[in-house]
Amino acid sequence: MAGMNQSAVRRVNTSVILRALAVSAEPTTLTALAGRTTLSRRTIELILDSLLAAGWVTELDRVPTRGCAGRPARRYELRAEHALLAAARITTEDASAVVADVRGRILGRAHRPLRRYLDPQASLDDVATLVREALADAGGSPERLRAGALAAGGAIDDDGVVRRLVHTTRWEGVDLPTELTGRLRMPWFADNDSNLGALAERWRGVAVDHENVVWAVLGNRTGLGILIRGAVHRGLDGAAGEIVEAASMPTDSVAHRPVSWLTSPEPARRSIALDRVAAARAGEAGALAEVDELVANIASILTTLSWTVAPSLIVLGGGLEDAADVLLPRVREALRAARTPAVELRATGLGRDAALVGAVKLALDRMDTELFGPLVPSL
Amino acid sequence: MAGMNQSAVRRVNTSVILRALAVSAEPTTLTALAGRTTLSRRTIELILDSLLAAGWVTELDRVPTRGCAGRPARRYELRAEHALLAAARITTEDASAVVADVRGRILGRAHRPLRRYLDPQASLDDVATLVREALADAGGSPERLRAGALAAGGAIDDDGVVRRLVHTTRWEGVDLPTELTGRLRMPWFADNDSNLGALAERWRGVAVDHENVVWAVLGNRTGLGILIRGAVHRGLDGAAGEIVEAASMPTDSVAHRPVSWLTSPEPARRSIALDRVAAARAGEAGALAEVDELVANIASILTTLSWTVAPSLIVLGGGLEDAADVLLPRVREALRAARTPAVELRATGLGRDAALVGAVKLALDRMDTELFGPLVPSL
DNA sequence: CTGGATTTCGCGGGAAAGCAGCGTTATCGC
DNA sequence: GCGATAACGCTGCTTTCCCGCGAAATCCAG
Repeated sequence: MAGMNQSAVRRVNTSVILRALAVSAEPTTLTALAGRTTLSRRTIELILDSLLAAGWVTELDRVPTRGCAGRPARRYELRAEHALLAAARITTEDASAVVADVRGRILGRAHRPLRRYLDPQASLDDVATLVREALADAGGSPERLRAGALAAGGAIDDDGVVRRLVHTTRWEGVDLPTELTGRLRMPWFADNDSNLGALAERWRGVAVDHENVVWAVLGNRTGLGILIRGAVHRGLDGAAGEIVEAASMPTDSVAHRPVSWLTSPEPARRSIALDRVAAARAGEAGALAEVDELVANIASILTTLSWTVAPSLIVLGGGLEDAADVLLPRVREALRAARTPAVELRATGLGRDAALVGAVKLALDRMDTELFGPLVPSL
Repeated sequence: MAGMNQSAVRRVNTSVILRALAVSAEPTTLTALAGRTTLSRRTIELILDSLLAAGWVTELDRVPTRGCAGRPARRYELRAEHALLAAARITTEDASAVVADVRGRILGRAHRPLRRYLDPQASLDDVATLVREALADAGGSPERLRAGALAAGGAIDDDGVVRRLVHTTRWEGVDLPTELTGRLRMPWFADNDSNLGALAERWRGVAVDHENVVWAVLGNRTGLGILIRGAVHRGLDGAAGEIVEAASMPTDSVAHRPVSWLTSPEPARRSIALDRVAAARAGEAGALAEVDELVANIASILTTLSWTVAPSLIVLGGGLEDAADVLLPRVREALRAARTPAVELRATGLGRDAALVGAVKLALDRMDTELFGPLVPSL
C-alpha cells in the first residue's frame, strides 16, 4: 500500500499544472491557473519555476491586459514540443508512424507497405525505420522523443504482448513493447487499434466528455474498443468487445448464440462497398437492400452493447464514416425501434488517424504515470 | 482540478494505515505496518497516535514475541466497532435492517413485513424504525452510527434517486438518501440491490481478488450487478446489465432481439421451483427438462455478458444458490459448448445477506471518501 | 497629467508533514 | 549475567504548501 510524501505531492501538483496548461491553447497567467486548480498562487509560482528550468514551459513577454486595470500578468505557455511522442500502426498490409507533441498535434509522418507481415522481426524493423523517418519529417531531435506506442490488430494484453491474431499464429507471444524498446531506446507500449481508436476519440475526437464509450468498426474488418470510466476495458483475456469475433465464428460451432446477428445466414454480407453506398444514395433498390441488411447487423450488435456495456456514445470508424450519411440515420432508427437506451451514435472525428492518435495518448498516459506517479482520481 | 496539500497527504496516509489495520484480524506492530506500507515507522507512529486519540485504535498489552529475541513490539488493533454502519433493504413484501462494524461484521438485525409497499413515505418510516431496532439489537449507541445505505430493487441512479420500479410508479423520483438522512440524522446512500450484491461478494464473498464481476439473479426476480475495476458500472441511464429486463419485455415490442433468450416462447419458464429441482436431483425426466430449459436461458444471458462485459467471475445469487449443485455444472457445460472465454462461475458466498452486506460496504466507501478524500488509485 | 483604483508581482514567514538516524530499552538464548 | 537482537522514542532536518503584505505596473477619471 502506497502512502504519500511531500515529493509525491509535488509530482501530483506538477502534473495538475501541466494539465491545466495543456487545456488552454492560450498563454495562461498565474491567477488563471490558481482559479482553475485548488493550488495557491505561491505554489503555482514555484512549480512553474521548475517547469521553466526543465524546459516544459516558456514565459512570454508581458502584455498589458487591454481594457482592464492592474499590473500585467506573467504569461506562461506549455512548450508542447518539449517532449515528443511516437506512434506506429501495423496492419496486414502496411505500417505507418507519426511523431506528435504532447498536445497530440502530429508533426511528422511516414508510411510504407510491409515487406513481410508474417515475419514479426522484419516488420518491427520496418516500424523502427518508419519512426525514425517520421521523426526526421517532424524535424525533431532523437533525444526529444520520450516514448512511443504501437497500434496493432488482434488481441493484445495489458503488457502489450500479442495473444492472438486473426490471420496467423506467427505473432503470438511477441512482446511488442520490449521489441520496440530494444530497437528505439525509449519506452514503448502497445495496444489493440480499436482500444486506441476509442481512446483517441475521447481525447481529441467526438467522445470528449464521455466517460463510457464504444468504438466500433463493423465491416470486413471488425473490432470494438470499450472505454469505461475513461479507461480501456479489456475484460477476461481481452474478451470484452469480442462479441464481433464471436459473431464471426462458424455458426455451427456456437451452441447458444449470444446475438441474433449470429443467425445471419450470410456472414459476407456484413460489409458493403463504397460504390454500393453511392448507389443506395442514388436510390437503387438492390443497393438499398444491402444497406438495410448491413444496418440490421450493426444495430443488432449495438443493441446488445446498449443493454450490457451501455455506453453514452458509440463511435463508428474504420471506413464506416464514409457512409455515415446513409448508415447513421438508419442505425439510429433501428436502435430506437429496439427500444434501446438513448445512446448517442456518431461517426469518427479522427478518421483513419484514430488509432495513431490513440497510440500517442497511450504513450502520453503511461509516461505521465511514470513521470509523475498515479494521480488522484478526480483529475 | 484538485491538487494536494499536506493535510491531504495526512488524510491519505491515515486511510492507508486504517486499511492496513483492517486487513489483518491480528494485532499489528509498527514494524509490520511499515513493511506493508511505504510509510516510515515514524510517520506511522504519529498517525497511530491520532487514531488512538480518536478512538479508532486500541493499544494492547505488550507480549514478548515467543521464540525470537528483541524488545516486544507495541501491538495495535483496529476498533472495528468504533464506527457503526447501518444497512437496510426493501423488497415488495418486507424490509430488513442490519447494523455492522467497519469490518462488515453484522452486530444486530431487524426484520418485518412492510405495511404498505406502495406508500414510499410509510415504508421509509418502517425502514427508519427497523434501523433503530437493529441498533438496539446490536447494543450500540446512536452516536456511534455514522452512515447507512439502502438496497432496493429497480433502477436507482448515482445519487440514490429512484428512476424506475417494476411494479409501480409510486416510488419514482423518491430521493432515498435525503428521505432517510432526514429521518435518521446521518448520511445515507442508496443503490440497486444487484449492484450491492456484486459489491458485497467482492468485499466479503467469493469475488475477493476479482476486478470485474457480474452478480446475477436470474429467475422470477431478475437483476444484474456489474463491477468494473472494482466499482459499480451503471452505464447510460443505468442500462448496463438491464439486458435481463430487455429480455423480459413483450416479445413483439422488440424489433431487433439482442439475445436469443428473447426468442424463448414462454417467459414464465425462466424460473424453477425448489421442489422441481429436488425432483431433477432424483432424476425425474420432466423436472430435468425444466432444468435444461432454465440452464439454456441462463447460459444465453451469460454468454452475451462474456463477450461484452467479460467479467472474470460471475456470481449467481437470489435463490439460485440453493440449486447450485444442479445448475452450476450444467451452465458451465453450456458456456464451454458456446466457446465463451473461461469465465469462472460460482454461487454466492453471502446468500440472502448479500445486498445488505453490500449496502454496508457502500456506506463505508462513501464515508471513507468523505472522511479521507479520494485515494490514489493504487490503493 | 496626476492621483486613486485595481491587479499582479515577489517574497518572507509560518506550519504541516514526512524521513533519516541514533541512542535507549526490553527481551532471548547461551 | 551478557551479548545479540529488535523495537522504542525522540531530535533535527527537509520538503512543500499556504497566508499575507508591501511594491510595482497599469487603467481611468477628472
